[in-house]
Amino acid sequence: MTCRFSIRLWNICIASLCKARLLKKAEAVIIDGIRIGYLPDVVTYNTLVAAYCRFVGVDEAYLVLSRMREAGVKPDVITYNSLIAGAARHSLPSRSLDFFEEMLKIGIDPNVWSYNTLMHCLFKSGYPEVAYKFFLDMISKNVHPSPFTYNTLLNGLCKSGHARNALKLLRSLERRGFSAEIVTYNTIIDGLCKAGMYGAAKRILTEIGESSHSPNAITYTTIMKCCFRSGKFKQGLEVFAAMMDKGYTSDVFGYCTIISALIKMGMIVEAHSCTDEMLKNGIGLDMACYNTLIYMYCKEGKMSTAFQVLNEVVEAGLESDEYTHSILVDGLCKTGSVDGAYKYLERMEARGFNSNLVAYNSLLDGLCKVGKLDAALELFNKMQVKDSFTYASLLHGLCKAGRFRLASKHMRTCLREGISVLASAQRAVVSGLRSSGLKRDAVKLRAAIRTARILRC
DNA sequence: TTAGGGTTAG
Repeated sequence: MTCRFSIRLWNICIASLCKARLLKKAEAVIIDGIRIGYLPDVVTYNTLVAAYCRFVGVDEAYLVLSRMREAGVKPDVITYNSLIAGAARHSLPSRSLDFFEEMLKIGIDPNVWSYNTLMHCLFKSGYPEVAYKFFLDMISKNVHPSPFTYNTLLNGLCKSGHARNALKLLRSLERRGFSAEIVTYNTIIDGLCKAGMYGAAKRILTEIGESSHSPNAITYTTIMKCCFRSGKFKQGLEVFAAMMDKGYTSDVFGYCTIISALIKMGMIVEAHSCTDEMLKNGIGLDMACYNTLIYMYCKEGKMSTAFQVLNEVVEAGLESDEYTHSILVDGLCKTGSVDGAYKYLERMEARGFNSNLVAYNSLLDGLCKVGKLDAALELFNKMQVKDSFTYASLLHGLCKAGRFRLASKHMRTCLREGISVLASAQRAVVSGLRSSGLKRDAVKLRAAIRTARILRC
C-alpha cells in the first residue's frame, strides 16, 4: 500500500516536471526511480507522451510509446488521445488519422475524447467532410457526443464557411435538448460576424443576455473585432470601453485587436498608449502581438525600430512568421525601400521560409508604384497563387505605364476565374483602352465585365 | 480535446 502510494507521488512529481517543460529532469527522476525499484506504469508513460507531444514533437512522443511497449506496459486510450491531440496541435491530420487507425487495430476503443480531438484536427486542417464523417461514425458506434463534440462541430462548420448551417444545427440541437454554453455562443457569433451576418450575430448576443450565461472577454473581443471588420471603429472602441468598465481585464487578444484598429485609424498616439498600458499590466507578448507592434512602427515609418522589435522576438525565444515577413516587406516598400523589401524576401527564402501571398502582393504593389514594371511582371509570373490584391496592383501598374492591352488581358483572366477586381481598376483599364484609341477593345471589355456581373448574381 | 487577436490593392 505504501509502495503504491509512493509510486503515485513519484508520478505526480514527474507530471509536475513535465508541466514545467523540464522533460530531461522528468526523465532523470524516472531513471532514479527505476534504480530504487519503482517501475514506470501507464500513467508515467502517458504523462511523458503528452509532454513530448506538447513541447517537443509527435515523432518524439511516438518514441516514448515504443519505449513503453519495450517495457511491457500496454498503451491505453489516453496514450492515443494524447498522440492524436499532439498531431492536431502540429496540424498533422494524416498523423492524427494514423494514430486513430492504429488504436483501432490494436483493439483500443476510441472514446468521445478521441473523436472530439480527431474532428477538431480535421476541421482545422481543412477537411470538414472527413471530420463530419467521424461525427457520424461516433454516433453509429454509440459513442455519445458531449457538449464539447457539438461545440467542435459548430466551430468547424463556422470556420469552413458554413456559418448559416452551423446556426441551423444549433437550433436543431436546442430543440433536442442541447443547452448552449458561452463557448457555443462565442463560436456562433464569430462565425456569423465573419460571414457578414451581423443581424443574426446580434440576436445571439441578445440570447446570451436572456440565458444564464454572461459574456466573457472572448465575447467582447469577438464583437469588437466584428465592429472593426465592418468599419464601425467608434462602436468597436465603445465595446472595449464597456468591457473594461464591467471589470474584465483585457488579455493579449483584446489588446492586439484594439492596437491594430487604432493603427488602421491613424491613431498612433493612442496605439502607443494602449501598448504602454498592456505592458504595464504585465501582459505576456506572443508572436501575433509582436507583429502588431512591428506593424505600428512600420506605419510610422520607423523601420529600424521595427527591426529592433524583430530582434526582441528572437531574444524572447519566439519565431517570426508569415505575418511578420509580410508586414516588414510592406513596411519597406511603403517607406521607399522596394529593393530592401526584395532583398529581405530573398533572405527569408534562402532561410527556407516559403513566401506567402500577402508578402508577394506587397512587393508587387511596391514595384508597380515605383515604376519597375518589368520586375513586377517577372514576380507576377513567378507567383503560383494570385488574388484580387495581386490583380489590383498589377492592373493599376500596367495602366499607369500605358500598357492597356496587357491590362485588358489580365482583366479578362479575373473575369474568367471569378477574381473580384476593384471598380477603380476596372475603370482604369476600360478608359485607358478608350483613350489610347482602342475603342472596340474598350467596348468588348465593358460588355465582358457586365456579363460577368450578371453571371455572378 | 472546443470559442476571440496580428499583414497587402483603392
